[in-house]
Order: sequence, then structure tokens, then C-alpha cells
Amino acid sequence: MARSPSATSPSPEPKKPAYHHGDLRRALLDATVQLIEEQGLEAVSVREVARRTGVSPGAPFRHFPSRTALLTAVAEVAQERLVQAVEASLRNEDQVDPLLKFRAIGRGFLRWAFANPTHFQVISSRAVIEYERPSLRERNDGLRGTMHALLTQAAATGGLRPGEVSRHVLAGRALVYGLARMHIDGQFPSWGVDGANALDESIAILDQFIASISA
Amino acid sequence: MARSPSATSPSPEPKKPAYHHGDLRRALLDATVQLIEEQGLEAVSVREVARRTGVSPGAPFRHFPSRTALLTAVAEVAQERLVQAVEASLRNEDQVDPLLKFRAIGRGFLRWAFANPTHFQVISSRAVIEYERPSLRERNDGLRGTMHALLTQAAATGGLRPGEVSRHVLAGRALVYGLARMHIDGQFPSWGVDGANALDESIAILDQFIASISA
DNA sequence: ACCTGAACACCGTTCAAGT
DNA sequence: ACCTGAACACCGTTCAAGT
Repeated sequence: MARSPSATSPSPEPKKPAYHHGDLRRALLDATVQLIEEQGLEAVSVREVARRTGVSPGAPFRHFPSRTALLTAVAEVAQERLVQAVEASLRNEDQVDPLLKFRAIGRGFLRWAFANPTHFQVISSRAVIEYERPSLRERNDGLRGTMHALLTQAAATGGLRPGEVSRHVLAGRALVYGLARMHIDGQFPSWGVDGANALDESIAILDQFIASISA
Repeated sequence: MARSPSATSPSPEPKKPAYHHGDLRRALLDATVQLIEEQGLEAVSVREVARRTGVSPGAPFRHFPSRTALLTAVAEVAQERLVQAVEASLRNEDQVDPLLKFRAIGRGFLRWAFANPTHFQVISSRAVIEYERPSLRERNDGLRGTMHALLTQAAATGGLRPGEVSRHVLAGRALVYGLARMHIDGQFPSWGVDGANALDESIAILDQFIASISA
């Protein structure tokens, strides 16, 4: 299982530092993601990540002040991907009906969360993201603004049922968040939905919700 | 900090075992709940629980085979309380309209979850409840059946918007679950809702959802 | 029958010392 | 500037030995 990378380096010049070097930070991040994917969030230990990256137990602390900070960094990467997936889903919606665009956002969220359960778990596990990076904040606020604008537009053209627009927005968000969490918490089976159908069923539920708030 | 309980027992007969004795299991459960309430779920260690109960590090393992099993036991107690709170909320609803009864279930869920965030967190943290106790299963299924029956009744009397009843049920459940999780995950502030108003706002969102699915 | 206390193999984190 | 490796104070879990 153990390899000695120095066995095949005859040149005595600067050749020895082969891989633990330039971008240890990224290597640590990659190893963490892989470890989460293999064994789950709880299995992540700084020492194991260091081991997989081939560095000493203390090395990661040069790049992340704590285990939590390491996971926060992973969560930021994941959240960025989620937002991008949602934005892409919105762009790919060719309908102009604002409610259908709103639905495309929700569908994008659900698809990404179900396709990347471990990443979604990291994102939504509290106390892991403690300080909010402004860039992410901005992006998130942007998406929220888009959702609000879409429903406001729907309301203006008489396509939305009565009620506070911001509450409709939050209901939609809570609905998809709840569905995604129920999935990673393994709750669908006890609600009569086979795990394999969970995504399709969730999308159907979202669609029915959209239909419900349509005038 | 340390106490010696044997100092004040002159009788040589069965009097010495003063407190770590009869129901250590319950004492451990209580100490765990208290620890969670004080320091959060992550701070729970078997050793600390043992320390607080005044027993040796290995003692808890006579009653719970693992740390996870200990937390599972706590989760079961919490889930039982949640179900009871929801059932009480339903009983206290004096309206006969099935949709209002359905709403009372959701409100009961929200109120309990917001009033007992740490307990709710334990319940909804995956991999903590691994084996399902039949009694809880039954109760949960019972509640699900009640929700389904209420919406079926509403549909029969023409009070429900078109759509699959079971999907309306699941939407309602996912909505309140999502709202409760957003709360304990601290997400309301970034959605423009002050933490102090989170419960009232959540109830308002639920009410609006109920109104949306009303015919 | 139930608990103690030592033991084992881990962990997060720090910090001098090395290159 | 970045990493090593020893050290410290924890942890979950096991198990002989005590009562």
C-alpha cells in the first residue's frame, strides 16, 4: 500500500519534492471531497485528509485554521456549483411565462441536490459555514431577487394567486429545500416514495405547487 | 468538584450505592439531552456524558452499544414528543373544516420544532436514527394517514384544488420540514427574515400555502 | 448484574525544528 | 515560506477485574 516516490529520482538537483508542493490547498480540498463522497461527512478527519494527500498531520493547518474551516471551504465550492446549476437551469428555460421560469429555478435546485447529495449535505449542515463570503452572499441575494421579480411579474399580469409575493418565494424555497433534505435524510421511504423515484416525485410535487399558486 | 457519597453512610448494610445505580440508562439520556441543549449536538461525547453522570468512561456502553445508539435513543424520545405535540395541536383545533385541521397539524409541527430546535436537530440528523422502532413507525404512519384522509375529505367536498392528494400531503410536509430546517440551519436572516420573527413568518407562509391549495 | 479503570487506536491542534 | 514530527489533551470502544 505504501509507495516511495523518491526511488526513481537519480538526479540530486531540485527534483525530489514531487507532489506535495505547489497547491497543497487545492489537493486538500480535493481529498476532502473525495473522502466525503466515499465515506460520508462524519468520516472526514484532518489526519485522514493529510494522509491521503501525503503530508504530515499538521500540514493542513497551514492552509485551514481548523477542521471546520476546511469543511467551510468545501461548502463554498459546493454552494457555488449549486447556484451555477440553478442559473443554468433558468437560462435553459425557453418559456417566457414567469411562473415557468420560477419553476425552472426550483427544478434546477432539486436536480442538483439529488445528483450531488453529499455536496448538498455539506452545504446545508449548520455550523459548517460560519462566516459568509460576500461573493456567495451576493450571488444568493441575486437569485432571491430574481425569484421575487419573477413572481412580482406574474402577479402583475394576473397569473398569481393572492398573497404576499415574498411569502410565495419563501414557500417555494422552503419546499425544495425540504424535499432535498428529506431525500438526504432518507425520509422518502417512510412517506411511501421509493428512493429511486424521489427526484421525479419531488419535481411532480414542485410542479403541483406551482400550479397551486397560479391564478 | 468531586464528591464521595460513601462518607455519610454508617450502616454497613445495602446503603452505599447512592445515585449511580437503579436507572443509569435514564440518567445518561437526561445528561445527553442537557449537554445537547447547552453545547449543541457535536459536543456530545460519551465520556462527557459519563462524567456528568458520575460514572466511568466505559459504563454507558453497558446500556448503549455505541455513541450513535445513545443519540438514537434521544432522537426517539424527541420524535415521540413531536408527534404528541402535533396530535395535541390537531385535537385542540375546534374547526371542522378538513383544511383547517390539516393546517393545525402543520402549525403544531412548526411550533414544536421552533420551540425545541436542538431536539428537532437530533431528529432530523441523518444516520442518527438507523433502525426504526415499530411503535414510532406506526405513529408516524398514523399521522400520515390522518393528513391524507383530511385532504381526501377536502377534495370530496370540493374544497381542494386539483392535483394528487398524496402530493399535496407531501408538499405540506416538505414545506414545514424545510421551514424548520431553514430555521435551525440559520438561513432565515439571509432570506430577509429576522430570526425572532421566523416562527410567525413560517406560520404565515404555511397559512398562505393552505390558502393556495384551497379551491 | 453492573461498574471500574486501564488499555488501544484513534482525533484536532500546536509548535519547535528542519529544508 | 512551507512542511515535519513529536507532543498534548482529548475521543470511542473493549475488557479483564472488582463489588
